[in-house]
Amino acid sequence: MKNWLSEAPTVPANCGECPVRHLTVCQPLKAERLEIVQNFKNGDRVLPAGSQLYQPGATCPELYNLLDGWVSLYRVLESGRCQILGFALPGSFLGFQPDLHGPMLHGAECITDVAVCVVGRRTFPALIERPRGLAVRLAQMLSQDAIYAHDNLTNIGARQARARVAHLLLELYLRLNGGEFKTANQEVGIPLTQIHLADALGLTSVYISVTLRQLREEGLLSFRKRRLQILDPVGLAEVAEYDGEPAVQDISPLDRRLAGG
Amino acid sequence: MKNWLSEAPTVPANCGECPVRHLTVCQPLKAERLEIVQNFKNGDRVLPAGSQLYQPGATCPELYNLLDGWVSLYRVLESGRCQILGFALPGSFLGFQPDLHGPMLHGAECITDVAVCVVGRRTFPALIERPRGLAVRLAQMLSQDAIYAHDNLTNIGARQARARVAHLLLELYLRLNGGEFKTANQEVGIPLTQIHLADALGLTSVYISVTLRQLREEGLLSFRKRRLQILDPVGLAEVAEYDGEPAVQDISPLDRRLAGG
DNA sequence: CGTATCATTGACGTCGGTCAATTCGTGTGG
DNA sequence: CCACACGAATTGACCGACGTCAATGATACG
Repeated sequence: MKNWLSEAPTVPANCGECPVRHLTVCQPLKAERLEIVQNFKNGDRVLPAGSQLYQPGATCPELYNLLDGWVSLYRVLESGRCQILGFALPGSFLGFQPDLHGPMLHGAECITDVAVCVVGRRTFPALIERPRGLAVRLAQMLSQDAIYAHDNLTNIGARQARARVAHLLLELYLRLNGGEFKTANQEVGIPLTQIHLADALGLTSVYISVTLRQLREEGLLSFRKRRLQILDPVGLAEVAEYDGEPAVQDISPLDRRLAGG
Repeated sequence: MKNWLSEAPTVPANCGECPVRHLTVCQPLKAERLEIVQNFKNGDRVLPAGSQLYQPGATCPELYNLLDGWVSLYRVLESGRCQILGFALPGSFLGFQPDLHGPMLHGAECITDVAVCVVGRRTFPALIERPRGLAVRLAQMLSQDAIYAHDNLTNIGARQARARVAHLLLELYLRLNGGEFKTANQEVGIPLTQIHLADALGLTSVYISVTLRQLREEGLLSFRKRRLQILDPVGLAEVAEYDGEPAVQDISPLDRRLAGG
């Protein structure tokens, strides 16, 4: 697993040059206050595809802003089965957990070559209390993480395989495009193998294969050679049981049971 | 669905009397600073079992500290299928999301009679920036929410039905007992129907029924009439593929694939 | 005592897993 | 430039876990 359709990731000279600042936890900081976090930084780091940012069960002395590349967050059961919890894209803040200095509850593996901005764990509490708005921004991002997890949970728990695959690819497409469809049939690069999809969706890679073939034969999407093409957005959203903005529920789960739905 | 083995929930006279203060978002506040949040409070509220704290897709003008009772967080697909995202216990902070004033991305239904402490959404940003440590505590709790979601995700995505049921009940038992086993065969009240379990685990209620019978016949646990009894903690943890503290992984998901595991 | 909900059980069907063989694609070394 | 190696993807045969449907029982509340 090598480079991802691009040269090696590069790192910014300083926080002012950070290419993903508006996506990161630093977002609320005005330019002149950036040097506060700059002083807390332990520099940047580049990791090759396939390497581990941190491992489940081990302690990790740092926290990371993902600057470039894709990272998978995962857990492994004793049975050997691997569950991918989600995919982190540039701007993600990685490694925070309630017990800040305890062993990591999940692992982080670089899917592509990756660049991260490093912050020491020991100094982090001092940093987070300093600039106004930083802690709230962190809360906002963690809340978004929980929502992504809820999306995945709903996807795995409540949808059939076809819908799961369709939904995940649609969601990734939208995340990469800022939530909108660009030109029709536009291709977008997604550096995942069918094994990644399987581990993320609670399926096997062979069933991913047949499902992708079905979706392709139905003219909904094409995902080959790590390039995704949405051929029929409307049809795909239907198959995916996608609810962009959930409609107001005038009927509760309890009532639905009572109604005999 | 009525009362939960106890009289109606009561609310504290003031924050100093709050029975779950050490579990809530207010935890870091010293007693003398509690009046800051007290002044932001919109009072308390009691809701009957079966009612909705807020509904998916609707706006909600408040945030809630859960003081007493059980709440289920859920989503509903157009297909009608309901996915329970998790169960909130006293101390949980409910309703926060990245778009603070946007429509709720999930619903919250009272499983039992419930008491909540209410905070207005409009005034919340001012509150959260005020007392030192409050925003960080919020981040900590949201991070814990993400971890619970990851637990459920792993449970649904990577375990068989038997293990899923065992794992969920074991986890609830431990949450209620502060993470430890008390006296052997102790009973604990869990106000969930088999339908709740099914919606939380991505299974059907009839399969929950047969699975519970199996687990009972194997002498692992008993869950009848909303009372759970752990009969064989060790055996149950085994069936549940439970990893309390995950072991350090000396082998990455990538390596495992390469090793042909 | 009547009714609504929850729980249980059995027969049957299917979605998705397992196993195994083959092909494809890409990077490596001669 | 070609041969090789190795992981990723594809395909088919078979099977089992779990869902669906339907009927019956057990509880609790009015």
